[in-house]
Amino acid sequence: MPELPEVETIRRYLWAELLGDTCTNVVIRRPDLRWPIDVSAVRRCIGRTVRDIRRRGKYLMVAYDRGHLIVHLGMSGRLGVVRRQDPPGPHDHVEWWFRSGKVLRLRDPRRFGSVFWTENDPCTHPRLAELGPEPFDRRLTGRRLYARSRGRKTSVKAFLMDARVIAGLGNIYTTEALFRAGIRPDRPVGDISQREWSRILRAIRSVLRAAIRAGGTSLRDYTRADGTPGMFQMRLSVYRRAGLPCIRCGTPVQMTRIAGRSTYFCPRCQR
DNA sequence: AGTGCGGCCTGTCCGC
DNA sequence: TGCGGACAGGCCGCAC
Repeated sequence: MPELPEVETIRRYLWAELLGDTCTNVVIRRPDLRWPIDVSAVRRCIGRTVRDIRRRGKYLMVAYDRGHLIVHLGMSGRLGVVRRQDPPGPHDHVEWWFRSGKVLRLRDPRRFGSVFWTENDPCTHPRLAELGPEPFDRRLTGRRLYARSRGRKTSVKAFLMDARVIAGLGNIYTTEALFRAGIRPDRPVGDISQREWSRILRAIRSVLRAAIRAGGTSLRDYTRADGTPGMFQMRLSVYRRAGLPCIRCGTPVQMTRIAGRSTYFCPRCQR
């Protein structure tokens, strides 16, 4: 579900809510997520104080005095701050209780999410170590993407959704960025010029910035951590708009399938 | 090595 | 109203 803007929205909310608070208990109702939760490791949060909340790609990292909690929300995961007396639902798998009385609750119907604990640098965790640069990393340039894609045959959409190339992009924002850039999602990456890569990178950054400002995209599962929906779904240009007129030229938006994912584009604006 | 696909899960929606 | 099938913000591991 959540891509970078949704995770970033949750990160900012949790930062405001939990910084300086001390974990008093961890309740794990179902450890069988995408990767089985190491219960005794994750319980080491207890007695420690939240010092920072960071994000890497789609991973959230809660930095305690010593040690980091790493959370990935998969497709359907949600993190919310609730009160202890709010009864848990059938998909509320993990809770972190805090001295303030607040409870951080992980809900994930499909259980594609994951929870880890590490006392090392969280970015060296095996699940994070191979991640590519953050989209806003200054070292990431059109020239780098151009160089990285030489000799490759895959589509530009599949390439951008590969987290080893850029971290944090999923189906919605890759689709939207390629519309903004005017590039067909099925273009082979090897054929894309350096100038076009610069355009694609600018489009990625502008769509992510706008989505973060809007608090993310709420289509079905996702809401912000306080339960309010994001607003970016109102500004989607092509995503899930098959058959509807392109907002720029009126041509019907087309739907296709790339790398197993629904992909939308305007056959006239995107070349 | 790069690429595509199946699978992991549950919920929802659509057509019959 | 019930039922089967397709689909859903992700990502891993396996074949070719």
